[in-house]
Amino acid sequence: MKEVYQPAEIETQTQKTWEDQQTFRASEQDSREKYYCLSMFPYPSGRLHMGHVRNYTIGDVISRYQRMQGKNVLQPMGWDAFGLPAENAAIQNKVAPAKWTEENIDYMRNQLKRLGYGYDWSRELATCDPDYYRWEQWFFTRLFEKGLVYKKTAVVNWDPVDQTVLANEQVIDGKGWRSGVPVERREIPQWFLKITDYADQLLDDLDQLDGWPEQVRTMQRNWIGKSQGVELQFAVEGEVDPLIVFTTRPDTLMGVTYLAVASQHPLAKKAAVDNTVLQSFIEACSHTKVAEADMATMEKKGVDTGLTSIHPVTGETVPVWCANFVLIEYGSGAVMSVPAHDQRDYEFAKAYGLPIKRVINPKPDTNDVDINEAAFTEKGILTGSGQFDGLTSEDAFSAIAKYLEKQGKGQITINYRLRDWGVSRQRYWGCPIPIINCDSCGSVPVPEDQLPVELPRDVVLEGTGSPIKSDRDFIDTVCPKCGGKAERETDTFDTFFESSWYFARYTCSDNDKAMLDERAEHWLPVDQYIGGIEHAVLHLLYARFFHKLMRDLGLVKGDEPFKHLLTQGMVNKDGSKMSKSKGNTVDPQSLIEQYGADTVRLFIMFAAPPEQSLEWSDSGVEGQSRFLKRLWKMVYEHVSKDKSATLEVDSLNDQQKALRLKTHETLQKVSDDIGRRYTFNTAIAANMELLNELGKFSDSSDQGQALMQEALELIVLMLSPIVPHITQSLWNALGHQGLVVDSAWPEYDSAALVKDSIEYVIQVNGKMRGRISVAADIDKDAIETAALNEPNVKRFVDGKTPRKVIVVPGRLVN
RNA sequence: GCCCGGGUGGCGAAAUUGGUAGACGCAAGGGACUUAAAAUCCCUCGGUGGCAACACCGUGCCGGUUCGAUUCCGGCCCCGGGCACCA
Repeated sequence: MKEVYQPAEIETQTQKTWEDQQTFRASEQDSREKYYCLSMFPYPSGRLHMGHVRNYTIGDVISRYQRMQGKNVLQPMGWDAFGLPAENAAIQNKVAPAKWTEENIDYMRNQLKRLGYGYDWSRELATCDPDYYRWEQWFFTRLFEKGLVYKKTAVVNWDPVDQTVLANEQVIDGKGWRSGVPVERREIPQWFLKITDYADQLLDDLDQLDGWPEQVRTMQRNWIGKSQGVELQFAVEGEVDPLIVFTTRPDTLMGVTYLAVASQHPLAKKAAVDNTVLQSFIEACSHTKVAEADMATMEKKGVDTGLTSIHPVTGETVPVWCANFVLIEYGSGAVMSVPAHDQRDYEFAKAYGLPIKRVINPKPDTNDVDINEAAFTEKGILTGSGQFDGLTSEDAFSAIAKYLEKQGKGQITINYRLRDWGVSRQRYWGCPIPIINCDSCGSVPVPEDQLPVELPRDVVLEGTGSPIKSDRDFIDTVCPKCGGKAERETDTFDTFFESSWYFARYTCSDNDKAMLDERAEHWLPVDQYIGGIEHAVLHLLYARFFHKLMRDLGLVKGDEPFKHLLTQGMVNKDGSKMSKSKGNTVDPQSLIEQYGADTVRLFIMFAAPPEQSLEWSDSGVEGQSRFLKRLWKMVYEHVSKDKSATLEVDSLNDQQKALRLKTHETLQKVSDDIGRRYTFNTAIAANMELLNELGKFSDSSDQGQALMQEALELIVLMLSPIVPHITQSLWNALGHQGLVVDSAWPEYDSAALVKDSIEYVIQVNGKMRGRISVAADIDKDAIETAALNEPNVKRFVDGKTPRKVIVVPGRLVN
């Protein structure tokens, strides 16, 4: 007897059917139009959290909807398996990262299966598998040969006690999280990818991405930060090399009253040799965290280096300061300061008694802008700038640039905020960088036939750095070029390296002869990519970059990897992002066990539209479970009546017509909500409304029952992408054989949507005063007359003649 | 600090192109059924006033555009995401 809805039972059964029939296995031989739907793969942290459930339910709903639209859908899943948490767990629990990771993957795979996601598991991949990372090692060696890779020193957080490099996350209030001692900035040699070579393409191709949220495109545009400015030279007294600075405001050049260099700038270091004040300032600067947010929010401090530079136009001397807010990583590590026209320079000048020289006025012949309290940062007319006086900022830009160019002291340049991508990590649990260091040949890429460079798996982590850095078996090797003794690189790749190309590898994850094959061309680009908004810049920019690199190596076609992007909002609890480190995660497992996968899926889709952040609350799940029980009951009550009349739409009475109108209005709305708007919450709400109507509909006539059958079938089809198990069961109960996933998405009957009368809202001065029902084919004047005759409207119009009457067809009269 | 979002009942939200603010659900209160409870079903549910019809107020705050603003514009406040080594 199927009186009671028992989710655990029907879900297991349905999932078994899918598995037996290989329902979600995607084939390249299929003649239907391909649709590649991808959700961002998880880091195997242990258990799924609500953010995963949200992400993967959205992806699964879209996949199933597209399948019902007749597409050949590929929806794969895998594991972003390298990363820091495995090392932390290893230290804490004395378990090797590989073992910990694999156990987590096994557990989480089962959770995903229990949630009923329609993945093609035959394509599953884990980035810590040598079969996966060997290809990125190979890819890196190709980039090396193309000259897109180089080595330079870069700053890291160094823990002097644990003798290890710390991630920004591991530095808390400037101290190492385990040792508790202040971190030091340390410069070490690292590998970089020339992403700046692709800056223009990455910027320009954003215009192609009309399937992306404008928000994300704006963020990427700002991140790349292309600006036109002037690069100019300030000669330094007693130095051969001039200081090079970049400015987007050359019009303010005559207002420069000092220069500022970063604390790690060679000039600062040199000046510090016989300057103890500067020495201790540089030493103090070396204890700040590397993160830009910390740099930008700390108190602006500086020390005079004692050096003087020469202004390239006036020839006046300008002092050179060392300041903590100048980033060595960005540009040349030196800036020119114009206190009168830049707020940060202004505050710094006020604090250290440096001169403030006004060179821009808002309008000609005025001097009235107040710079006693703040800098004047807008553009205007030059003053106090000698030969350039009277020019607008725009004209002065080119005039000054031209002047500098003539003198050989500067030129117009394009500058990017984007910096090259440092891919070296001094960590164990990552993909080994395939380089061999030879004393005579330098850095030599590992030849293809020696790949992969496998990461040793059975290691013990103590929290004092990567074990492979002292593993002679790993390190000692021979130089592929000269055959002499050489050492392997012991750094590993940034884990963003793995996640920058996995979307392509899913298409041919079984290929052990090549990184990608012709199947990539079949499936790419990804039609719909879904993931957290927190990835709006880094991951999504790196993946776009990799796609272009792969394209230029002939591995893929097309410029962009992701056609449509849906950035889901965060799942928050107690006001902030659910994360392990904050200890505010909600484990979906107990909810699945209590209510079943369908209820969990339904709730997470109902709670908020996908792009909005979602504040988690445990109550509310109950309501979704109630809805599914009511649906179950209504279907079984209906089929128990055992009437099977054919629907005759021309013979319906008014009440029956009204129900059919509601049914097809719902179908129209839900198709739009799921297919175009991606507002799954309102799609569910519309089905709830329809079910409420059905509950009130007690018409046991043949036609009444036929309408009931039609409505229930449509509800089952409409909800099937969201709650695929219960709808499979109810689809069969309603008399259909086979799988509901293979049904076509239904189309509404426009004849059912025709209304005889329309309700108009009547406003007086914008306030709602009444409503009238008029025949659908009535003209504007008649509506106006009817509106003015409505009793409450009459009262408010109060005998006066309306100044203006506005009729919005089908809606209202004002 | 900089870049990008968001702010609507007790709570999650809806209002799709400037046109009825609060659909749908949760919680709460009341009732039916029951020996009782659970489950289920029915009713009420933004605030103030009113027996009621209804009126006034109300979408973070201040101002503007408009016949009409949750929606558009200007200024502010608060919250969230990102800031290059968390993923």
